[in-house]
Amino acid sequence: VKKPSLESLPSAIKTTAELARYVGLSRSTVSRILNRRPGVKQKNVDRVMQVVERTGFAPNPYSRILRGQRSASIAVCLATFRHSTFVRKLDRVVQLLAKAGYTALIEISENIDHVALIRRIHRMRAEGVIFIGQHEQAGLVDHVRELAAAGIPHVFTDDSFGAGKVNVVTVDRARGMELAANHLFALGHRQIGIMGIFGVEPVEYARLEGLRRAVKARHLDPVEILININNPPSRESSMTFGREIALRFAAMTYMPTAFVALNDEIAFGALEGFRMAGIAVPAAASVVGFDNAEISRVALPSITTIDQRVDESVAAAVEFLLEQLRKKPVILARPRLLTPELVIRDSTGPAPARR
Amino acid sequence: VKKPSLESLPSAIKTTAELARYVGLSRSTVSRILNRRPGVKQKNVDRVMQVVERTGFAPNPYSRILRGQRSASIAVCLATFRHSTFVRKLDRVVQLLAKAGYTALIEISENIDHVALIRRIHRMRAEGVIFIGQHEQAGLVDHVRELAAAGIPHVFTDDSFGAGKVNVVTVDRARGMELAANHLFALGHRQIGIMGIFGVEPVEYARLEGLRRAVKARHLDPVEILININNPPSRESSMTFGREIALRFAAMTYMPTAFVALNDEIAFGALEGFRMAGIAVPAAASVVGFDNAEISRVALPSITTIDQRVDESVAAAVEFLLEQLRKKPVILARPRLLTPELVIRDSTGPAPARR
DNA sequence: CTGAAAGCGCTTACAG
DNA sequence: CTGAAAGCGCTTACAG
Repeated sequence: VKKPSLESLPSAIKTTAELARYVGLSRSTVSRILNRRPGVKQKNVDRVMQVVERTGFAPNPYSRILRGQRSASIAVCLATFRHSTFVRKLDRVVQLLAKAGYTALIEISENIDHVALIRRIHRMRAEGVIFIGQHEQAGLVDHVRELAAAGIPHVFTDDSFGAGKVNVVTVDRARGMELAANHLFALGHRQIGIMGIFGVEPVEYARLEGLRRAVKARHLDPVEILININNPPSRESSMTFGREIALRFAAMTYMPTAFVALNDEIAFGALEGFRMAGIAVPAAASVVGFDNAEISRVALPSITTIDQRVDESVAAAVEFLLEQLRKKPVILARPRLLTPELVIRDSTGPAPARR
Repeated sequence: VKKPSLESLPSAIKTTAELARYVGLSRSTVSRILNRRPGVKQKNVDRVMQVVERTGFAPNPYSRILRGQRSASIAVCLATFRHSTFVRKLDRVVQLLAKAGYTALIEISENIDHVALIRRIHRMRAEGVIFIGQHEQAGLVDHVRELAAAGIPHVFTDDSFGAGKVNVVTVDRARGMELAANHLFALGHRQIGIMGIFGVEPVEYARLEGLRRAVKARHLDPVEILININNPPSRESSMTFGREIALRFAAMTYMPTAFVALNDEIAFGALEGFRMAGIAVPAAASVVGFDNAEISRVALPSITTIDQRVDESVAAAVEFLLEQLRKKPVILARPRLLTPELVIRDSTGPAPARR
């Protein structure tokens, strides 16, 4: 036997028709009140809202949307769950969208090709799309532009080779690497060893570009200053990868005295590797990480790193999307970039005296 | 100007009515074909399916659901994104549900109280619910039982104090701790220091229970054998927490020679702490972690740990839910538990000679 | 300021 | 085996 109480879950009142009957009004008027349309007697508004409050009634979203209302949902396309920074961004995005009254439809692009993704966006009547992580499928850029032309705005929260043709709001990774390189040059280092940044993906490409820019600004030749490793070890684990790379650098005749790593985990592994090789950090080698992850704070020595300002860049991206939603889709001619922050800790120090 | 091509995104055919007109059949028949109902001429089935294939047409999900069809969606209630094991489970759950033809409606319970959650489940016509992580809100258990009574099955993928009243399919954490304790006892250790397991949450409670069981099985008194720390340090970071705990143990007059940690990050921090205190691992102290996370493999020394068999336990939980969906909701009188696996590595060794 | 009616895109009895 | 009609729960012109 079901309780007839209005407080029951689900609400005893299941449709606007029932609600209308309960308050003695027509469905039309109840609908107006529920949708905050003007021109309804305040007395009736109060009466209905009070019942809604008490019962937790909400109109069936499927019929609302079917009748042409906004779906109030945004597709959030995540490249993968297996990257903690992406997940952190996703967390923020979901919260910010909820605060703005939108539901996130989370899609994992690992599991779905982008044609299916775009179709799903149309089908679910998503009002906008947010991309998190690296999405470099051929043809995606064009389809995202068609989406915009059809009134569905988007934003990428990470670097994309499509920048200029699609909207990118992210951290200025190139600038981050400039900051890192300038810090190391100021400490007297002459060469920078690169750990795990190959430039295949857009986020990495931007980082290499920034390093080159810093080098050229000093009228030096990137080829001589930036040292990458020829035959990188396999990358099943960031930490062992970093450890292995450090060992390879340690085996070189003339090892650079400073290093920048793809991320803090690799930097941490490098710290271990240098310790195994008897190379003191930062006395004999300086290491800069990326992300300002927990490990960079708690490692011994703590790791100098670049803070991506994830919360701010995500907030900027979401705000950019919401603004398009209020007005109409736009295409940014260039990425909108936030300046990252260099966090100086104990893994970087003055270059050792030259051999 | 829109392309009239059938291959366009979204499909040029937008409704079953258009599809029906295009193939020269009634909406009824097209609907039957789309829903794979029997008793339609094969010729017509082929014709329609071919157009569907070519255009990517799919019926409007909102009208389908409104008309009383299954929503083909499952609410996945995640406690938080800030715990990597939960995220890993979420990843698997989403994939397994997709393979079974269900869409995951991801809810973050940090952001929503459970009354709102239950209402959302009803409103969205979710056909079932999966809980990931710790959900100990008062009243939740009763509401989940009401859901089951209303035909909406559920499963918790982590220990819950509601076990026996709600369905729990998870790893046997108590058994895991028995395995760890037996391993340490077999190595000659007499006391076990506990790092970060306080029994406040169900997952921790189960772990303490397992330790006590292992101790009692040897006719010993848990109070004398299991050593917890009185005034635990603050836990902003698992690694520094583990480091600090190790230092506190190291400062004791009679320190246990073996330790079990809440997770691998804490165990790793403990390794650092012991190194700082000049205590060799495993010669002077053995440490067991939990999770078989990447860090346990790559730490130096590598960390003996308990593998939760996340993939298998999640698969069992999802399968259990799907089975209920095929039949009807049930309530398990006791948790369904998978046996975890002890992974012996280099952080555990024979107890040192007694002082 | 309010209500009766039409219609969103589907599925499902019902009739043939 | 197929089609015309009704109806899911809502919102929105339209009429008053």
